[in-house]
Amino acid sequence: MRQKRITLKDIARETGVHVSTVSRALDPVERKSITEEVASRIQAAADALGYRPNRIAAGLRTNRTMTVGVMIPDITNVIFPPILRGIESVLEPLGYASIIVNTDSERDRESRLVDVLRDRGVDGIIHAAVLRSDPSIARAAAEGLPVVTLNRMVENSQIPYIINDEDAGICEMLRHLRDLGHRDIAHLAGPQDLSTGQLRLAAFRNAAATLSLEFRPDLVATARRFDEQEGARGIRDLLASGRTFTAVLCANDRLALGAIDELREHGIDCPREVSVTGFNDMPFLDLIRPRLTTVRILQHSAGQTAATVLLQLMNGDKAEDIPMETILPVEIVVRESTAPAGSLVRS
Amino acid sequence: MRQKRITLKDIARETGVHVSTVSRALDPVERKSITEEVASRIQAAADALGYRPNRIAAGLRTNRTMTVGVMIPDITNVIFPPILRGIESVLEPLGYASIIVNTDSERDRESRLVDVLRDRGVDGIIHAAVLRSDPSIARAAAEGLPVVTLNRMVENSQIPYIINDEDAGICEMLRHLRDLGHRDIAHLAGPQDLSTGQLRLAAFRNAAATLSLEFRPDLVATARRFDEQEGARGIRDLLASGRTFTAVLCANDRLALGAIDELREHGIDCPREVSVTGFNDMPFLDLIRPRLTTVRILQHSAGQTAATVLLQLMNGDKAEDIPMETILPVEIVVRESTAPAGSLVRS
DNA sequence: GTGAAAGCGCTAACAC
DNA sequence: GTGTTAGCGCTTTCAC
Repeated sequence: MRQKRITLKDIARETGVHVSTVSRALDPVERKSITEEVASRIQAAADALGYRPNRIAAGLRTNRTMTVGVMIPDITNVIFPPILRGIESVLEPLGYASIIVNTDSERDRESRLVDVLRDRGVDGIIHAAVLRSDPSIARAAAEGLPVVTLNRMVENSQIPYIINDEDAGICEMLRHLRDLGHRDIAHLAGPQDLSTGQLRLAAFRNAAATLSLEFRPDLVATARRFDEQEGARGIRDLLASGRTFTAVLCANDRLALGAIDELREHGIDCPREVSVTGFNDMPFLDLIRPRLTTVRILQHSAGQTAATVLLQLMNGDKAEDIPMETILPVEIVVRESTAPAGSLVRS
Repeated sequence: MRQKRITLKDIARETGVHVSTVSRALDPVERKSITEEVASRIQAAADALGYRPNRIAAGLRTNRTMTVGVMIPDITNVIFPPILRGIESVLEPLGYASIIVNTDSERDRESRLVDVLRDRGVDGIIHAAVLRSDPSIARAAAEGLPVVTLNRMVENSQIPYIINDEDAGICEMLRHLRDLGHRDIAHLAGPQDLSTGQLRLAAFRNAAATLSLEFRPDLVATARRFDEQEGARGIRDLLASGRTFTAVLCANDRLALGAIDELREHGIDCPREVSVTGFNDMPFLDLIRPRLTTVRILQHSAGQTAATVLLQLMNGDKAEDIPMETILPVEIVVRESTAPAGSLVRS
């Protein structure tokens, strides 16, 4: 019952011309090389028969599938869907579809998935993973496959990357806390095998120097995952250490949320006693009390930008026209989880 | 610089056999028809050269692309990512990749996207949209393309569908409210052009009958979108009508969240004065106070089930082996937003 | 058990 | 301006 598709051959038979003529008539650029009358007759027949081009066949011939691969750690992480919509918003109108794969931040899975995408002949890959280094994607790029990375860069490679200005985000946030009078500021760092975790810790250290604040390694707790449980654990560790602090700058929102919860468990009020800040500005944040002060990143734009650069690569634009580095601005969003420094936690 | 791929021909040249022999040696089922020695020599050469099959070419020949299409309304809606992971969890190990498209619940976009998927030769489509009817997907199915729908059924079609037992969810929730002593129970209904909105309203009406509660049309407010703003507006309308109620059963979590917020604006405490319930049990719900009592649906399982049924269809299983209807169980999750009925709101 | 040959649907040289 | 031809990389029928 699987109905057979209408092919160029069917239209050729119907209109009495050769397949190649049909092919040309239906190709917007080649169409001008065909008598208008014939072209429109062909077009009419195609419409009447309900012709749909077989992109598989075209792809085999042209080596362009009009498909791109998008690699992300995990689609259930709320920061990625907006990025995907951003990518789609530029690629889809141009006729591209995307194959999205989840790496779960596992190295071997990641390189397997690169192969999966290449086997399917994707015209390019947008790689929004968070692993710090990744040979397979670099190899693909070196072999000539258009690749751009999002959120991180691959060292020693010619792969264009789009990142958020995390340094600025962390620095502005630290400045915000300093301006509120905080001096003993803890940092709840993310996993150090993820680029975001590592970058933000480095940014925190640099920002402290910039702002003439003392960097206190003993006030840094490192999470093993970017989730609420680890945020809570970080606070517990900090509290258990007996150190004193009036603010906690967290490497992402979920750590911050866990931190606030754990502080509450210990009878410590945020923001009255301890200020807490996040990073990412994930959805639904304004429904959670206290509303979190955080760093907003431009997820949708990041996706759009990545797609735009990938297009340039796929179009074979001149190397000098392709931006190797794009740093997107971030902004801090001050809500309710930060307040002027009050009495120190514990004595 | 785009490196040329290794093809069967290269391996054939390398090993001194014919391409068709190489093809057979590399095909797990055909391999047995080849002398083991030759087969392993070919395998070795393939590995050495780093051969990767070109699925585009194979697809053109076999009419199977090992790619499925997945249509959802909007990936940024948190209920969909888990469904996608569920789908992926069964399809990916079998070598399938998926092309995900967002319909934005627009009819014309939806039918265009069906074509986009078919042009790419997907082997099947999982359609998790929420529009009530949709001719294009029905047509595709009628023409023999394997299709299954998630969350809704297409009337008068032979398309297998997977739905959640929403009737039971609404009924259990209403029972929960009744058991807490509530009698004047409002319903914040979802958009009536979406199947979930319509189904849940019908379920509410039926459940009222089942539980011997009066169904009060004047206590039903209908949202235009499934979001917090509309939840708030629904409550405003209900309050403005001067009607009295002690509980609000909402058609989804976001409406419920907006409702609770708006009640608070009016100085009405949830759950002390009015109980509010949601539907979906979306992520992060346990971070929002009061923690919402809601209906949990099995998103991951729904995806897995849809993928499994699609596989049966794609494998050409006998019709009687393919479940036309799968109703997944739901469970109510009682948290903090419901409490015994107290004094009525307003007098 | 292996080779030869055809062909999936399309595009792109080249011919006329 | 249109037809002819070849071929993308693979699978599969048919020989031997």
